[in-house]
Amino acid sequence: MTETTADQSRRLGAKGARTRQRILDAAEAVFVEYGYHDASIVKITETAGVAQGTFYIYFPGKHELFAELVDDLNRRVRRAMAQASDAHRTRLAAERAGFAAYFGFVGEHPGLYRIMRQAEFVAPEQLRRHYDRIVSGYSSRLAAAMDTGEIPRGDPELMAWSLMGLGEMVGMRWVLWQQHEAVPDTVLAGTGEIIARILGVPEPPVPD
Amino acid sequence: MTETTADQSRRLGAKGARTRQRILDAAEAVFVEYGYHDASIVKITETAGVAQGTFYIYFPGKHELFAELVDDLNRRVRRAMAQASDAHRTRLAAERAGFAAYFGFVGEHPGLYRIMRQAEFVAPEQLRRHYDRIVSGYSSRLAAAMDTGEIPRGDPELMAWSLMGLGEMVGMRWVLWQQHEAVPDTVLAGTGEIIARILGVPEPPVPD
Amino acid sequence: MTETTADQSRRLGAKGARTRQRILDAAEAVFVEYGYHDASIVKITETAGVAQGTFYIYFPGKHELFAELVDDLNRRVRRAMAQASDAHRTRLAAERAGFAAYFGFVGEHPGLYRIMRQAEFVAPEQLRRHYDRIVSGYSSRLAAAMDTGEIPRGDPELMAWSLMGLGEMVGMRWVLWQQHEAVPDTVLAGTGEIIARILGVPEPPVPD
Amino acid sequence: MTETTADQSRRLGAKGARTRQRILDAAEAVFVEYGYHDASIVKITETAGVAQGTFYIYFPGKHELFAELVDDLNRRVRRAMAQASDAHRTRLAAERAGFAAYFGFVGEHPGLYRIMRQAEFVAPEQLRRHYDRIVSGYSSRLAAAMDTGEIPRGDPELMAWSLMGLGEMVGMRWVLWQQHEAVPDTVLAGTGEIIARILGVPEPPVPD
DNA sequence: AATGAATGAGAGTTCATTCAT
DNA sequence: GATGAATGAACTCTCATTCAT
Repeated sequence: MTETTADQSRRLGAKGARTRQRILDAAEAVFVEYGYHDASIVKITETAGVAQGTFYIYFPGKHELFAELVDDLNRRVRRAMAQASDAHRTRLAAERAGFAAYFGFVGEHPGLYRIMRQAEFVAPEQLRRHYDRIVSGYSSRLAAAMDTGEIPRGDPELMAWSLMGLGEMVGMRWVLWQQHEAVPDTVLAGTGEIIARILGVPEPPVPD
Repeated sequence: MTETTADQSRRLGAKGARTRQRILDAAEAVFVEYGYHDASIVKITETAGVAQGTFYIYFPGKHELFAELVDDLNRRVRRAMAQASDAHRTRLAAERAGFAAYFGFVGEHPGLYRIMRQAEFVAPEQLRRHYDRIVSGYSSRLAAAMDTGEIPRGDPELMAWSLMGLGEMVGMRWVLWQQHEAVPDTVLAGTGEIIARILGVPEPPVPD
Repeated sequence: MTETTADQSRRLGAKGARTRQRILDAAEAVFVEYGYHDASIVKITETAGVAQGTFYIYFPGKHELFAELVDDLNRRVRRAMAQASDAHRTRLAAERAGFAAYFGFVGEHPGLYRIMRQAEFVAPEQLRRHYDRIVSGYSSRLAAAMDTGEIPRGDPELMAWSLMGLGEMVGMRWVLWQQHEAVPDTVLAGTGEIIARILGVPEPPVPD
Repeated sequence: MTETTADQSRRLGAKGARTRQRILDAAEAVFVEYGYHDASIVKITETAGVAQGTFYIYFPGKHELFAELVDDLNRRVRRAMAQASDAHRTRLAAERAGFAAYFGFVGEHPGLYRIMRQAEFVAPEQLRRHYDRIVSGYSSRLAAAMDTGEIPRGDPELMAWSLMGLGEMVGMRWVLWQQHEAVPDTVLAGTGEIIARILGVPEPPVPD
């Protein structure tokens, strides 16, 4: 399931691929629970059920493993959002559905935040890419919607960053801190209203 | 530069107070440059120009020092925002001024972000307090403005979190990543527009 | 030389077991020479010829190592005494032989004392167990001899503690302080006489 | 009350003498509670209510302070025993009274043991002197009693060490470990019986 | 393909001692 | 006579990484 961008020069047999995946899964769990620095290789390999040495067969080091995980999570979150918003006709409805999917994903993988917030010092490049990718998705969709006149003119990039800030904060506040599985419905509704305002279509929320 | 009001059980003489401050300033710089974990006591004390042992005269440990710094930064950023927004009559103008002050502060102390983002794992309680305090400020001001009818009804808390998300993302994107001293004027103007939308007063921006 | 029966949760391969033993032997020597506190892990690992980190593969910490050593020494001294006294028919003869063996052991391992005397503050529980075990051996043998009428009635536990005190002091005085390999024969004879008195069989000493 | 053998070159005024004594008293308490190594100068000076620097006005260092305390305790215990045994006519009665006084002293100052047992590595010379002095007291009294025929011949020195071993073990077992204030009466009686046996006058115990 | 053993640099922290005031 | 501040060497322990098998 987890694909790797980094060159995986070494082609793996079936058993090797399985081992690698076990380590990757273990790493996600351990990073989420302990944070990058307190997540030791011992903890990861123990969780994965392999010997310490085995780790270095599949990964050049702790840092590269982390970077791979960040990219991984980014891919998964974007896929979840894209799938959710695809089915909708209006921009507003699509973005709202994307947000809902995002909050759902966050509820299922609260580690997303916890890993991303670490990345500032550990893998800044990956972090930046993470934000850039999400924003550029928003941004181009918004620009297109402006071109068709569906939403009024504005700075699509700035709006995109705003939307992402909104998503992060609401997710942190109502999912991560509240240990909820997803953002409560009332909050979700309120979020939809604010999204509408940001997009410049502040009609009373109407379902798709 | 860093002022500390936090309880300093041990009363210090003039010399001691100066040394403590030197350590605090050094610590901020080192945490900002290296992040919590790679900011060693050696680096901090060397930067401060004192011996390692001296550190432990003034702080119980690395973690407590960090927590104090987080609270400290929070206090400073809120003070800067409050001063800037005090002078304005409309809510919108005040919030815009607050944001401008915030971005200015971030430009002067880009370390603010870098330290806060660490706090998730290092001092989660302080981090939460940091956000809570800022949000509760926004929130009560917005509620008051709704009561007077200055801005339309809405969920003030959710709006507050959105505003903070906006601020964080824009600050990160245009100050931290661009190494700018402040958010460019065009972005500032665009931000003002989005703030207006969120507050529900999307008139074309007019200066105070 | 040092054998360990204590629970070694981690099962070791042959190489690991050898390394562990090397550390244990080195530790005994270093504790004996420097005492618990001045016996640093550096000194121990250097003596053992391994890296510092290796120590922590085999022992959770300095203190646990020390505790294991104390139990170890206790086991060895009791074994030596038991073997020596087994062959004798009368209680008096057996105890005398046990003492002789004890003094012999002390002569071969003068560190015994030096380690035990530390234990008061470092591992009080182990120390107490050490004394309790030795005393309970004495005690039950004396009680049995009273039952058969071989020695007159008396408080066997109190007699046991007295015997142990006698042994410790004589060992300290004539072996440890004199750097002798064993208690001189004249002292040994005198000790035998006092043991006889304590047991209540003050006949002139006769070999078995 | 505490006299010092070490040269006190610096003659002290009344205030200085009082401060010195305060430190000495604090040190005893702290050494007893924490043991030599964990008894830090900070703890001692804090207990004494003086600044750290003050300590070094009165003592050259931690080690010398400890050595002085050892000699001090030795003097006090011998004085207590001497006073108690002075009034008695027979050797046996006197020694029994001495033991009782010893156990009483130990009950009042359980730190005696705890400090002495440390001394093996910290101040071995003082420790040896401690034992030598006590033993030589016993020894000469026993020799005198042999000369007058009050007790049968035997090796007085060896008997003296035996007696001391008895005292240490019984004191450790029934006072220190039991947290009693003194050895229980039954044990005291039993001890008297064993003393009688060691002295070679094993008549049924008769009060003085 | 995998393992267990070993490494050693570096971490945070303590504390006896010194010294200027 | 006393203090508070400062020192720095030494300590125990952790952990990413390497390597022989």
